[in-house]
Amino acid sequence: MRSSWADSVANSEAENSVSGSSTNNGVGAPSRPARSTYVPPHLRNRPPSSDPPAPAIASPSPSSNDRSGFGAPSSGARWGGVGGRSGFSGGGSGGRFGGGGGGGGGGGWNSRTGGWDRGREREVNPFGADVDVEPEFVEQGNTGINFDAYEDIPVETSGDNVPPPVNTFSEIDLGEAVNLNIRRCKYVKPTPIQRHAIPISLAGRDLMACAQTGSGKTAAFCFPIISGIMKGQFVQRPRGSRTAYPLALILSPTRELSCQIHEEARKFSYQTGVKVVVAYGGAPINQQLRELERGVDILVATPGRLVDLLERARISLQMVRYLALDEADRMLDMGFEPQIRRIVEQMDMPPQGVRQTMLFSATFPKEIQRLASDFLSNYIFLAVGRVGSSTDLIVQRVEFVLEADKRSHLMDLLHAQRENGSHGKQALTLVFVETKKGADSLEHWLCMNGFPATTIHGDRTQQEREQALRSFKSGTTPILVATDVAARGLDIPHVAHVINFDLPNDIDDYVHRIGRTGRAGKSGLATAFFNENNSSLARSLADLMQESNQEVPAWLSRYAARSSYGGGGRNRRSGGGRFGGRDFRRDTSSNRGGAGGDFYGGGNSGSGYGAHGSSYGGGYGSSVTSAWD
DNA sequence: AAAAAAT
Repeated sequence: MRSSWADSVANSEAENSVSGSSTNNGVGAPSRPARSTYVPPHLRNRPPSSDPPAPAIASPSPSSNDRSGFGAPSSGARWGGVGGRSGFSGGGSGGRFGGGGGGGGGGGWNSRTGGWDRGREREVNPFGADVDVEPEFVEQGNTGINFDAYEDIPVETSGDNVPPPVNTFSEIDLGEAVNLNIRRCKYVKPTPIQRHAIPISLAGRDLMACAQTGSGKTAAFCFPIISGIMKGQFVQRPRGSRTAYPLALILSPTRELSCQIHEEARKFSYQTGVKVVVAYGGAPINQQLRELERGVDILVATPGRLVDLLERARISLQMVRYLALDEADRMLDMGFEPQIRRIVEQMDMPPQGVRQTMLFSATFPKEIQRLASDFLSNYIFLAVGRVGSSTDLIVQRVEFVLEADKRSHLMDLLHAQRENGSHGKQALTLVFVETKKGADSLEHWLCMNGFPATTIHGDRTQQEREQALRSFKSGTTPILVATDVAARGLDIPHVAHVINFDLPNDIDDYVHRIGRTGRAGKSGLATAFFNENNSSLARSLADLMQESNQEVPAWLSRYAARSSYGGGGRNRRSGGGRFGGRDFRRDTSSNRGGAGGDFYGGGNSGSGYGAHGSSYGGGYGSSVTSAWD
């Protein structure tokens, strides 16, 4: 039994929390009939008396399709095309779906919702469980959304014919059902990454995007995928086998992140007929197999489990039309790259140029960009200034703490924080350590000393990991000790303080870690314990802090100076400037070295600068969640 | 060197 002071806070919230995330375990999965045959998305949600499942739809006029036809040479079946933004609405074959067809918005199958809607009855409402979670936080939190902070976010794009950004969701034709979900999510205006990425994606272009998670990245790649699947027309997927044929694949580096993406994608696709399924390790595979058998349009997965499913032939990638890699730089680093290459290049996935590929990450080192370009075709590079990270929104402190003093120093911080916090409660504090063993050990020590803590790392069972996350989010254990498994992508609202108890060796990991606070335009605090063991990081850390207008302690500058002339540390962010990244194609030295400039098909010409998000700011009421979350 | 990701 952990200390009791937090119990009263947490009890009611914990309940909400638990039911809210029950779908992680598949417990709350939609209760469809177990043996329903697969119904392609364009035929779902139709009245039961309607036409029998149709044979392959041959798109009569693949309007403005800039991608080549896909397999099926004789039938004339092509991908519906991913042409201009309005290319499909009310398009040529709209009548096929019994929709209005005729005019601009809401053509095609968006308007077929009249009458009894079968899917509506069976689909669990993904919004229901989330309402009124953490009322205490909402109260204090929503006053602080700081959209003004994003007014001057710099945006850089490069590549051929970059589609112009949009300023509102209504400028984009995502379809009626998705628009409704956008409203349900209380998104009012697109975030900078969304303003730029969605038009690019709707135009069918490949994309490499640099933007912090928490900047609305998930929605940026989900909206176009969902919309494309709804509006697109697909060759009939093979039936009768137990193999599932997803149309879109979203890969992420951790199980929790896959869960999170799945939850979001379910909200965005609610009542669209587009089915999202998640598959990851550490959980019973049978449940996931059953889900897949019921049909899947968008598959969210971690690499290991996906490979397993591919080997069992329970999934085929041959119908994949959209590929998205979240935290792409992580997915392509040494540990993951072979697995990703196997999935993308050595299974049955359509090649680049045929499928549409989108890579997202908060950091994009040049060498990773070079690897990533293998997966892309004439892509657009998009960099949005570091949102919610390394900006003035996060106050970064570095303190010199010897290894032996770390625990007592941490204790001091936590004590001070508790006293200053509201009602003497501990603000949510995320403590990063280097090793799994260190995480367990520190958690135990904290608990022994009266600080309710839990831990998340790769040696814990998936159940334990998910429980830890819930208990942290709900405030039951307001201290979470974590390894890098929690460094990326996880959206944990209200984290007030990130403590780098052990600093990472890579500055990009530091950027990802501190990005767990200061989200959604709120301020946050990041404290790092630095000592001689971290001297290789000194220079890049000092540079980073300088870039983001943080106070750099004199002693750190001295370390930095020493390590720079000693050659310590990998100085990857030379020329980095304020951006999370820069298109390596612009860097002539990157292209010289034989590694081939051919993959981007001369796409280095056009460039669009500027495009400042000057239209953010006003209009957000206190109840607005906004697309930042 | 460590962490993550399949069993």
